[in-house]
Amino acid sequence: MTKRKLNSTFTLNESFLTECDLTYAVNKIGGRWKILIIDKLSDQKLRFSELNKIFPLITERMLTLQLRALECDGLVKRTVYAEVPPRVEYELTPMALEFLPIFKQLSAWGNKHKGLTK
Amino acid sequence: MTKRKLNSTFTLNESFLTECDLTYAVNKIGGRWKILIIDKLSDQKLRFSELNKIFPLITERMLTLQLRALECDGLVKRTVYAEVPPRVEYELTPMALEFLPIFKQLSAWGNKHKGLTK
DNA sequence: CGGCATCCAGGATGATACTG
DNA sequence: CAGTATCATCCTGGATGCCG
Repeated sequence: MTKRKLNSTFTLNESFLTECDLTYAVNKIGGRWKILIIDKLSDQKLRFSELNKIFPLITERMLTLQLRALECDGLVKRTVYAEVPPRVEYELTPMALEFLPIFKQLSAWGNKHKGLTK
Repeated sequence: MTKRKLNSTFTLNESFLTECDLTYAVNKIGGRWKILIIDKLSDQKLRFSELNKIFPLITERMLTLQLRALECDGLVKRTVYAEVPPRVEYELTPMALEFLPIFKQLSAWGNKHKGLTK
């Protein structure tokens, strides 16, 4: 986690920030595409190219990065098949599945209040 | 919303992304400090300087920006009192209050899985 | 097919100084 | 007190090209 100098004499660890479970959780899904990816994986395994096809606007690089981040955060499981041509499948982990109900509520909340702001 | 050129011949509006209620919701609270601010405002009104004192690491500028964003998104209500010295109080809107339960679940989820990843 | 490496633009964030 | 203005910096994400 980043630190920040105070008065040039000492640094204050920002752990009190990361200790916030919410910040922690939101950061995990804060990427621009992560939520979309999780949503698509919620009921099926998908290959890299399939995801890329579903989201034509995401670049391969970003898809890679976001998938890696999700994998690193334990939300997505990556399975590589030693075949030719290579095949890689992505699926949600139990941790991510637990998140889906919250996901739904968030979605409902977003839907309810969408467009109410100027 | 940003657009992106496709084949240099036309642009595809990314509305299909913003149509995702989840993305919409997460973007609202995606700021670095927004969640902390909402959390602190969940049970009390607070003045600008009080918030600034609670989060010593946030700069006045960022606090202003995040509060403005929250206000713009209809999550925070800003009340200015015509006094000397000036006084401004911030409080959550009903929309934000509706969000608190989800907030709690997210927090619990984050807490449960915190530290499980490498 | 499923990436990674490199370069780069723009937005987010920070430091600092000033004001109604 | 509660900001605003300005400049500097960092980081995210995009474009493009190469590789096992």
